Amino acid sequence: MSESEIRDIFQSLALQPPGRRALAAGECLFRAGARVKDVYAITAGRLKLVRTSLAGSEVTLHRAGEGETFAEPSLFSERYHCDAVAEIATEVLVYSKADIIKAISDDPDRMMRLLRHLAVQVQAMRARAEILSLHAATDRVMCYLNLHLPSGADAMTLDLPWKQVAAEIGLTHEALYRALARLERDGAIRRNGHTVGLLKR
Amino acid sequence: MSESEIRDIFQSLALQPPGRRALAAGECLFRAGARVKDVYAITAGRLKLVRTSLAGSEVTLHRAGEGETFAEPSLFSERYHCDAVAEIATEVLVYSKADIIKAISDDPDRMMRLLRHLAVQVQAMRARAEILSLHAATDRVMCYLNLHLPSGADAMTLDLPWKQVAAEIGLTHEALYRALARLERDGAIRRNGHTVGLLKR
DNA sequence: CGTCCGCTTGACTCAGATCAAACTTGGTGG
DNA sequence: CCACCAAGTTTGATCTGAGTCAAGCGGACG
Repeated sequence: MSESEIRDIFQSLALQPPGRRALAAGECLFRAGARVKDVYAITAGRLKLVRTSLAGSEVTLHRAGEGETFAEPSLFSERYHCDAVAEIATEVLVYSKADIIKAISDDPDRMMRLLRHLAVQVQAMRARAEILSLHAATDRVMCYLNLHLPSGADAMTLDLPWKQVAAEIGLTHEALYRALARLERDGAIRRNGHTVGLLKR
Repeated sequence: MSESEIRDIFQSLALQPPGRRALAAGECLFRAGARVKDVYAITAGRLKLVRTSLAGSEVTLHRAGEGETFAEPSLFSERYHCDAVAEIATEVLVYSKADIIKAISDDPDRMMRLLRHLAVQVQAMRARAEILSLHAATDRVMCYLNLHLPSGADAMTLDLPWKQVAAEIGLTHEALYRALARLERDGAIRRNGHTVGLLKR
């Protein structure tokens, strides 16, 4: 499903015109524990869902960019479970949760699309859990690359910096760079900047 | 949402009477890569979704028991992404994917319940990803316990053996037992069999 | 031109994986 | 009722690999 198709789930609803909100880089859209009143569609920029442990360490659980909806799984929650933070300057459309629920109730087609969207997210999180369950750094990297490689292709260009990839697969960036170096030395991958090719499958 | 309520999403549909299938412990319901034709409701026993790496190591991505539906996120997929294996002797009702989709299209109420169900699963997987992203064994255990503790309570009884918990949070069982021992020694938890109490929050 | 940030490599430490072994428990069948 | 077996639980010894701290390189951007 394309991103614009997703956004469409919200945008084309006959609602009160949604509010808008602009966030500076690093600004917080909502905090864990706050009541869920709204859900969002991102028109520009990039948001992330993070959970901050008591000790202060941050885990990014989800990232979404322009054209994507945000916080849909919270539609049925009383309170947000994570903090939402803008990675860069970001603009969102603000939809009232109650309006959205009412609107999709009336439109099976849109509801079905939201259903499919959530199903995909469940599978995406399962894929990530699989990666995170592996113990060796090289295994995590290979698993990540295999899961993100377009089927049939044997090479791809990542759209995020390796440092972010490291965080996503639960490694320090040093460990990731070393794993990449080892894999390349062993002839498992070939790499040039953000472009990687898998050699032996 | 109660388990029986979930099952109800499928069961109370006016469909051709669903098929049945019985599986012995360890038997496979479907394999990754197979075409998705059916989804299931468990009437007895317990199923797990596992992914097996090339090296042979297994990761359990989901477990479901009596009264729960199974493989719903695959409703919109062409092929299964995981293997489904019975942990113990299990019986399932077999619903044709096409029938289910058609049936929920006609019933906004049931569709909404499925929506809510998937939203909960996304959040559950996020919680697991959070745990798996932590580096220290004791942190993972504390995070797991906090997330599974009924709100307000300060103690709980686990319904699965610690060994399974270890797998779920990405530790060997030895590492888990040692982490538990350390936490108990440090006065963070108290434990008696499968019952645990959190002392300091 | 200078600063920031992603990238890369080195040295050291230590927590968790691994292998091994014993004990406890529950259930089965003789 | 007891012998036996399987599985979960617990503890020990060893070793590897990822975290951590540190330092240097290069490109992007103001």
